[in-house]
Amino acid sequence: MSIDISPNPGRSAGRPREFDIDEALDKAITVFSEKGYHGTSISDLRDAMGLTAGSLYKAFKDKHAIFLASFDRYKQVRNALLDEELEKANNGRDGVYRMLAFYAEGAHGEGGRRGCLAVGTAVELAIFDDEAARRVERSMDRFETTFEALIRRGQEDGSINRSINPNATARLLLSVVQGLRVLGKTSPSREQTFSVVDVAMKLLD
Amino acid sequence: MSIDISPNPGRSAGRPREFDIDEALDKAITVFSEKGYHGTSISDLRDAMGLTAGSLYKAFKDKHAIFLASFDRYKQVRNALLDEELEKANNGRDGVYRMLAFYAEGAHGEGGRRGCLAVGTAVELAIFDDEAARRVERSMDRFETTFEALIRRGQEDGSINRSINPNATARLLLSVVQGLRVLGKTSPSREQTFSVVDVAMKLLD
DNA sequence: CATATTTGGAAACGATCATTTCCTAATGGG
DNA sequence: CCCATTAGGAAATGATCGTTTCCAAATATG
Repeated sequence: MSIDISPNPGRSAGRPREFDIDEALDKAITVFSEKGYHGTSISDLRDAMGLTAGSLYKAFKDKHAIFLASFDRYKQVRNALLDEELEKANNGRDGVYRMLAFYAEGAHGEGGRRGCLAVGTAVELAIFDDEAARRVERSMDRFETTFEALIRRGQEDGSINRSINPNATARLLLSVVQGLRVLGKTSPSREQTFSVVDVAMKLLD
Repeated sequence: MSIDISPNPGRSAGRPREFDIDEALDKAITVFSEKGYHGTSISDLRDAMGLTAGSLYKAFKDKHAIFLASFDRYKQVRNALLDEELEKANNGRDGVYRMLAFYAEGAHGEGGRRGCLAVGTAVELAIFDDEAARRVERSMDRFETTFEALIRRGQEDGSINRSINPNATARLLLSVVQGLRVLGKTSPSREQTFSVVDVAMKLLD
């Protein structure tokens, strides 16, 4: 008895795709972030991704699928960067600061004007698009949970006041961070953005 | 020498408009808030406002003009309600709380899911639409200035800690309030929303 | 080498978009 | 009382939307 092993693993029959899906999605992320879902046309995506409409529809079911794939890719990349940053944290308080600073860094200047795809999706699609709403909610939950864990860790290692409410404070920090993304659309200075972070840190004293 | 007084003041020649512009704009505000600018079609507006496309284009130059008029109307109504609420404030701290509570009230439940037109405009249009961006910026500035004035007032009347930075703290409260609007799109409970307000108030101690 | 399968890419599809046109209805001014 | 002016409303406009079709090119399999 023998088991078939395909000689070229992961590659199915037929002409191979000539572009990298993740690279293409990274371009789509920029367009969707800047113009939103309804503001982005297939022509926009075709131009930005350097593909023909035909190729797009070979790789994805429809525009909505391209969007969801872009969202997932965006979260995957951003979460990986955040995790990397949080590994450097010495204690709970330092972790909270690093997380706030990570978001503040993306919320000002060019990146701030481009916008956050999660915030954009929440605002534009969450009401009527259940699949988008579920993704937004999971993203927000993740942030809230991470903030709360860092606060608890800080309360244990002595870097954060033990009398504050971890969940309520985490939720406030989550609000701050989403708010910075809204304010970032009219591009405030780096200084202004980080002054908010500094004030927020006082909640941990 | 005599001065001509038109017998029917404010009414020019021609068939009179059969609908009230502000009432129509209030319907448009709901549609634009829920579906965004690009997600809203003239058909959507026609249906919601109870008008024909022809009448819409008699009253407004184009879709963009309808949107800007809706935005202006939205801000006018909301600002009037906020001013009314702030007149009840006993002191600076009470004023800050009333302002946070005013926004929190609109950010949860049905209104939260519908969304804030200013936040929606910031996220969807601020990059490429200068007229929209100017309006958003003015709206944010107004909120920040109001927060800052209330903080200074509280520092004078003794209800707010004199050592906090009024401008930086005002900007943080502005972030919180915009963030609540983003989180409100996935409709958190009234309790959750107000717990954020309570934590934010600790910054004034 | 032949066949099945998939992609690339241009062209075409019907639907819907924002906007205009055209006609009738209703008003104020001369 | 007529004329200029504006609104109401249905129908038509060209443009663009998202999507599909069709054919040639490129691969894996037998």
